[in-house]
Amino acid sequence: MSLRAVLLITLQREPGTGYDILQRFKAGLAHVWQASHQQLYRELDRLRGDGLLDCETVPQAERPDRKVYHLTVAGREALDTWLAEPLAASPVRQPLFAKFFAWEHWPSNARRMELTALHRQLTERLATYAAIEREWFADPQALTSAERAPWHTLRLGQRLTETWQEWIEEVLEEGE
Amino acid sequence: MSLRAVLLITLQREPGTGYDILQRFKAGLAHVWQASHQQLYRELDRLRGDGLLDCETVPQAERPDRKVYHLTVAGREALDTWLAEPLAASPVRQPLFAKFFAWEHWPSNARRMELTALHRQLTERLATYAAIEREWFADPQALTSAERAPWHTLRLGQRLTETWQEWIEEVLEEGE
DNA sequence: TAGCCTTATGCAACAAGTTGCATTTGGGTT
DNA sequence: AACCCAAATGCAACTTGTTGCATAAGGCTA
Repeated sequence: MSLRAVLLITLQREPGTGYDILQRFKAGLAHVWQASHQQLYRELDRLRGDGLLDCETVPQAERPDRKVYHLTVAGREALDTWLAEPLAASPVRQPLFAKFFAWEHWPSNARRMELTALHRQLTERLATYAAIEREWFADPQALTSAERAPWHTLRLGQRLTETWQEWIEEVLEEGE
Repeated sequence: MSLRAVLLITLQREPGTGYDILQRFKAGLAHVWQASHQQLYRELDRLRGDGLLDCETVPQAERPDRKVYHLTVAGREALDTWLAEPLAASPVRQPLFAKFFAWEHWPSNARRMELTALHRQLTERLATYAAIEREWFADPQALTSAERAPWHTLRLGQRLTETWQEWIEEVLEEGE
């Protein structure tokens, strides 16, 4: 399961709480991973149960305690193992494509609305990418290769999004 | 849940058994949906329980009976409802991207192997797309718009795959 | 002052997807 | 003769992800 590995990576970069990780997912990691807080808290607890993480409880005045997680040696080893072996191919699931196979039953106004709404969402996504790029990768050549690596993922995200948008435009133009 | 809708669409196009659908998924629908036979059989049974499908059991000499499913009126209505409402955005999960965030712990030979293997898989995928295109969409302009619609999904699949490949090449060139 | 947002965590129930195993017969391979 | 593959279906147990709800305090807004 990749969520575990993603948690190990984010905590290896910097220890933090479930809430912290959720914020990172929402901000700079939005094109990498998304998960609900329930999933995070449950999985962090399991990782601790399996000895891959450990946590220190930091009491706070008038607020719930913060549980700051960090990797154990076993966690670090598990991460290395995961990195060394190639990922399994993820199954294809494209519900939007399925609609194209029911073209004659898909009302054309619903179609137009759905595609334009998606196009708009993709534009917002590109704006988010641009903001992240400005903030973190203003001058990629000035960074070390490890620092620059995440920038590659951002660039692919951008290009895939653009490819989607161009396709939507073509489909909309063809109309019917 | 989209699997239900995908089943309704495929059976609306032509009634069939779980096994039939599995073959369709493996062949022309591979870039749209993938599911295991267990998932299909269970879901078909549930759809029948919910009154969206009905089936005729066709006994076969010396083989398990074939259960040929087809849509009921309720199934047709459920499909129309699903088509009319826009899809929810699917959560982002890119485990490969996560590895880029652990660049310094990702052994460079493992990295090269993983990326080249992925590139090869994408080449195979493109070959599959080309084969489907030759067989079904030799002359897209000669088809009705409903017949041509699935061709769009194939074209986006191709372009996304090409975008991925170009990106992999760039990352590999940049090297360590 | 009533209601929502943020911080911070969690349980319980459910839905979706995976993995392992099982059946039955004919055909092809080693 | 022994083994695997294809056709065709299914159960059981498990993992992963979603949804709904709950707590608790302070700050902001209508």
